[in-house]
Amino acid sequence: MELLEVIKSLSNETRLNILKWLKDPYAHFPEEELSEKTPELGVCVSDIAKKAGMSVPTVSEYLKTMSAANVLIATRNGQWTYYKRNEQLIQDLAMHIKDTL
Amino acid sequence: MELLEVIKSLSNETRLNILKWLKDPYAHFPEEELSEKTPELGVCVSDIAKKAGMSVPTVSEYLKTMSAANVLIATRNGQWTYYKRNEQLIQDLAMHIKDTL
DNA sequence: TAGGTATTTAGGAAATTTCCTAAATTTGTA
DNA sequence: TACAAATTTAGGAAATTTCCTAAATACCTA
Repeated sequence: MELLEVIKSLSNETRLNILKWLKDPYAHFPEEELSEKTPELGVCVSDIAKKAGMSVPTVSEYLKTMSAANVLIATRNGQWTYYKRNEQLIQDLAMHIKDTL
Repeated sequence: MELLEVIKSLSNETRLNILKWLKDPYAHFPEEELSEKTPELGVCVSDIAKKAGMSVPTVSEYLKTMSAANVLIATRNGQWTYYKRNEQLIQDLAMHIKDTL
């Protein structure tokens, strides 16, 4: 885990919010945007952009940054790219801060 | 704990290094800069600046940022300001990432 | 009080980040 | 093939961050 890269990817209010929203998509996105595949795949770029109140390209770049840091996992499915949290990395981060940092 | 403020205070390579160095001053600073009060007070600004290879004002500002976020604890002692880690906040951060983020 | 050391504050140039619009690309479907 | 929808890439203006030097302030000691 590249600690500085991970921290930088979370050092922006919108990106941090995205991570929180994705913890429980059912609580943060409209029903009609979710499906039975949401837990497996996550939420698509345009739905996240709408929730964030920002342009799609901006949010697309944010999500790419977070994926590059391994904080999120991207899955391309047809014309959509879905993003979900990388729970393993988030636990690794917590552990690293607790024991090593 | 202001999560975003804490994360921002750590989102710079030098600031993150300072936090690591202060975890074990005896391993990272020259003996002659340390005393029996080091565990209690921490390390002074100019010694940290020397270790970082940066100007004193820059490091002074970094330390202030980290104190404002409660990541470090400052103690003024005569003409020196000593900085040490806030271990409690660091543990709170780890716990928060693990359970809440 | 005067001078020396440590730190902080002020001001600013350069680099990076933020977040947009326009254009290009990818994929599905008629 | 052609068009539509989702996303990504490109380009850039504005804001923020980085990190410096110079100046001001704080504190100690003679």
